[in-house]
Amino acid sequence: MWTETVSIQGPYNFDLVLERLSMDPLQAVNFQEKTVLVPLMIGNQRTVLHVQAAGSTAEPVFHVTALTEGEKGPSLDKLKKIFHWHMPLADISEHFSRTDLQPVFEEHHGTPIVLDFDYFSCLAKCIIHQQLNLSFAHTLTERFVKTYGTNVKGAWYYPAPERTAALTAEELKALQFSGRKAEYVIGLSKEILSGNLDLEGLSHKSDQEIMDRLVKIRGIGRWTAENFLLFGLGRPNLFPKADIGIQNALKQLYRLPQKPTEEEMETYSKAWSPFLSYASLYLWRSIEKRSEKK
DNA sequence: AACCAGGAGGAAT
DNA sequence: ATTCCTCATGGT
Repeated sequence: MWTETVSIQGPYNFDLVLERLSMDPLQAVNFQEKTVLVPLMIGNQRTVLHVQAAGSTAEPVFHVTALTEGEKGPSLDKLKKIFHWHMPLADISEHFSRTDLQPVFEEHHGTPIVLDFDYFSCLAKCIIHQQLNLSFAHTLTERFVKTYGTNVKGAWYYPAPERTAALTAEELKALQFSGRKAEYVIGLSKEILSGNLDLEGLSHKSDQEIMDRLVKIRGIGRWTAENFLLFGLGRPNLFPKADIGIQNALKQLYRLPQKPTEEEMETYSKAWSPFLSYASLYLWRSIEKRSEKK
């Protein structure tokens, strides 16, 4: 067990991170204490970290405490990647300050990309969320994880591929998965378990190579592969054109009579490269209803 | 009460 | 190579 204090370059608004995480019922968020539990797999060791924000958006400080055994160095490295503590948002805001997205970046000042905690979990969640409204999507992943996953010190781990590969489609359909979604998740698990798909190995390759590989898996299309690159790996330049949320956000931003065509999206997005992932993130935020407006 | 959801695969053209 | 249909179910 260990503890560590991490100071990073601002701006970075952890309240907004917690607000977003709390939309997922599986996240252990405490607004009063400004904390969240982060379940990590370090080697073969389940390591749960307690992360508490101190300081301010301008000068962020975090207190990190391990609630389980687990090596400090590798745990902190992974945590920094997940919360993008290494990525100065000031530079990103500067890049967007002369674009159409400037007002959106101003409104959501200090919003970082936050990764999913695990590669397989990211893909499984994404498959389950395909074509569902977010509230029902969260209900489904909640059932899935609380039924087949593991709780350690209050933090939920998604079931490992070993566990889900052994499930039958009927078992998942009982949780109200569609038959296909059940097959997709089980099939993906089997690919990983067999060694045919190595997500850790893939993680070092180029966006294009990863895309090409993932799209071959049944149940993973372009949108899901892009989501993995963005929220699994934290790649900076993804713009999921097939995403309904992005389309609706652009429609609202430019007051279009209907959702933009792929060509229009291509045109708008040119000025935002090579940080399209941030453009996507802030566009998503721009159409989310906040619990309270200030 | 239709219609749409942070899609994808498979069949029919 | 493109459309078109289906999938489960909750929200609006």
